Amino acid sequence: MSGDHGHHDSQIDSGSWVNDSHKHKDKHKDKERKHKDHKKDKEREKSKCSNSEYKNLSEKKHKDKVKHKDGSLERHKDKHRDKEKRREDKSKSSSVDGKLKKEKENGFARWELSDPVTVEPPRIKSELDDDDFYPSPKHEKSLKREHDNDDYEFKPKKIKIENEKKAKKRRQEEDEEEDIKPKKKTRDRKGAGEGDGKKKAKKDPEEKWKWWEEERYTDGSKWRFLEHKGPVFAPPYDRLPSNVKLYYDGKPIKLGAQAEEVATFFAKMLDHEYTTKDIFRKNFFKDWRKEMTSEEKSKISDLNKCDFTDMSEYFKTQSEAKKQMTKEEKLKIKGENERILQEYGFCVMDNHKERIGNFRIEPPGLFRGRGDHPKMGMLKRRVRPEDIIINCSKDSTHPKAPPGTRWKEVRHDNKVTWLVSWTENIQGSIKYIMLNPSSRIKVSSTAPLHAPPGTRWKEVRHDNKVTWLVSWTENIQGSIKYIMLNPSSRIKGEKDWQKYETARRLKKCVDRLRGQYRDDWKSKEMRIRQRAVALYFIDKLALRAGNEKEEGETADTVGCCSLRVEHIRLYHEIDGQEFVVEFDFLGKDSIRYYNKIPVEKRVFKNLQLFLENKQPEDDLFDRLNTSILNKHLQELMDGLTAKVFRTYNASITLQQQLKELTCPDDNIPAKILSYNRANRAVAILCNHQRAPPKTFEKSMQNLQTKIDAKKDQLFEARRELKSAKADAKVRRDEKAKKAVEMKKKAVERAEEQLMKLEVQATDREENKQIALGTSKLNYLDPRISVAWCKKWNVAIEKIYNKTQREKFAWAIDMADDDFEF
DNA sequence: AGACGAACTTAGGATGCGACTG
DNA sequence: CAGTCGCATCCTAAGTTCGTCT
Repeated sequence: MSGDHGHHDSQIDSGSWVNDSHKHKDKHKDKERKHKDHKKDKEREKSKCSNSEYKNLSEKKHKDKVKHKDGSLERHKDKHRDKEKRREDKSKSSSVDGKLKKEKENGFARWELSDPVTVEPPRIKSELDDDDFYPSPKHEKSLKREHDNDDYEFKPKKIKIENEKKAKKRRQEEDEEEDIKPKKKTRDRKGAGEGDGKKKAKKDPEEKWKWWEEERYTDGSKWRFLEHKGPVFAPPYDRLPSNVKLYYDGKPIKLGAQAEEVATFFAKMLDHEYTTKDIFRKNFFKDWRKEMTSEEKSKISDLNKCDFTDMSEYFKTQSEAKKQMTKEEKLKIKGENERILQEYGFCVMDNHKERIGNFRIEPPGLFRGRGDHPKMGMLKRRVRPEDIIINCSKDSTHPKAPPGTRWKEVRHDNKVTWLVSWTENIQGSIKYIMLNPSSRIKVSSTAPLHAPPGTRWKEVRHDNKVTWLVSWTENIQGSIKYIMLNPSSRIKGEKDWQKYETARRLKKCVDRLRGQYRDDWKSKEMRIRQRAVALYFIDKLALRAGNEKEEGETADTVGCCSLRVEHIRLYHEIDGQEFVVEFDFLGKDSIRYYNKIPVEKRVFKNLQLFLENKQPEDDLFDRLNTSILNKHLQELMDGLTAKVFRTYNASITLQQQLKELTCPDDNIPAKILSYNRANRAVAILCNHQRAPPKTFEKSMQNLQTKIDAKKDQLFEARRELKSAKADAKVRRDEKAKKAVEMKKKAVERAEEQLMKLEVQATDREENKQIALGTSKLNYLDPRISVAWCKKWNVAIEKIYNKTQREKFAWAIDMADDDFEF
């Protein structure tokens, strides 16, 4: 049986693929099974140190990275739709009524304004009735997509005490779900003295907020309070100096501001091979002409006669000059950036200041799609305030300073409770406006949010069912772009955690599902067979779902459900293997997927059937699409979709590979190499490739030089040790003994350093065309890595850099060394 | 049931920047 | 102290999924 499974070793180990009798879709039953199911994983402790397993993985699946082959099929270019028109004016969506209030505030008292000072009141939420606001339990029940446990309920602090019992129950269940693991020590450890870790105020402002110890919203809302400063716009266009010109047919032309700006976009890309491509040039020229005055238009009719080199040179000089700037100048720019970050880079969401992910609006420029993109070269328009939709809570509107005046300062300090302060002139003491102690509401920071002078937003809405702060519609594809929070934020973290919990639930029923789709290979119905074979590919090869795409609008790429006949080849026998399928197609980002794998006979026969009477450009799975597939998966397990398989298989493979590759006796660098190899196995599975770094060869050489030098040094050190020993034999005094010790240490040090370098070289070589980052960031349950680090005493910093540690703070805090995915 | 739109995750490449080196 | 190198961060395109509308 195991021979059938190509490179995907993890699956062999994590359970049989053979049918088991569980066919029912009842999730309650599922729960009962929970305990038994994954104990078996435990016993596979081995001290086997060979890397053969890893090698298997990487060798069997060799791929090339080739972006977009040419000659894509014309049939994909007929439909053209006017999307933009339809999208226009859809934005009048209902705003969620915002009798908003705060809760979950880690113990801050809820206050109300103490006296109605005549100063324009800052946004303080008025009295509200909680009953309206918090969803009733029934309501909550009906919501899906919560974290994995069924009756998770959010309750505001205030009524929390009454619900303590429920919460306890919930927690118990959570732990049960995680079964084999002992109670979460981490939580207890940290929570000690904090009484559930929830009620106490954050006395120490440095202490990081542990959102994962709090309860989640279950009413579908994403936040109660949201305030931010809006986006940072791209700097306005700066005209070229008058001596820098475009040359047309050898003659200089001074362009108007609009056409000039677009011309500079092209000039800046002149060195890029993009600008030599026909489609790029055609698209660019068409859009450029739209920006020209009629006079310019009549003069400039052939892009080939345009000479941008003068402009291009100018920009090169500019960037050179920028590099040559003095330290002070650079420091000044850095300071300014920091100021902007502090002002716009954070928002307040539910009483916590959180980092925003991308607070800058994308600047205008020429669109560069990936692969053979039909729209490459088109002008990406400048985004104006009138294009922007702001999302925030109703009660977050800013206090504007009276006309013609401004506040001394607007501060965003959510560590203090005052709203307004000033220094009085008698004692020079600071006066405050604060909240009324009886208030149940606490107000967070104030932030003026207005469109730049003379402009206005397209819309301001208050929708707490979504997580974005700012959105606009982009003009190339007509799609919506968003400003959202940073991965370290609660809102992203919770979702991430939930994703892995869903994958862990899949782990528990994956055997049943595999059994089912194997059965379905025999189905009388074509659509069922197709579904089952597609699912098999998604599971075994970690393919993406593969939605249909609008033809001619984007590069021609496919995923599982959208595979075409031309993307696979069948071999009855090849390279001594039977029933081999060869995949060759462009996937997401036009990254080539190439793989040759043996499949089971039944799959092979099915594929032959699917191919009958079809043209190369026909769909392989003509009775299937992602919607059908996902609907089916949803019936098999709550929350299951095609992409959960990728997450599951990635994470289980990491766990598996770590077990196999980690040698207890290895030193730290060798352990890290093992980790990277396990990570690499996943990256190979998920087909995460990268272009070999331009400096790869050189950097390998440098490393080799270092290794050689270290070898010499070691040789020398050994020689010295020898002579010191000899010397000690003769002299037999303390000093000589000490010298021997010293030399011994030196040898050891050199040995270790050499080893480290060699390991580094191996690692880098193996990593030439493989990108580890994507899987690490998006597919591998961080708790697996954290547990591994704890188990083998490897510092977490060796595995995750600062940003990653921020993103995975939840996992680092909660996972113990015995965590099992 | 299929088209469409919105929201959110996943992705590789470009750019920035700090540490190291010569 | 300039130049190099490698990693971190930024950027934004390209996916998936889900809900709504027809």
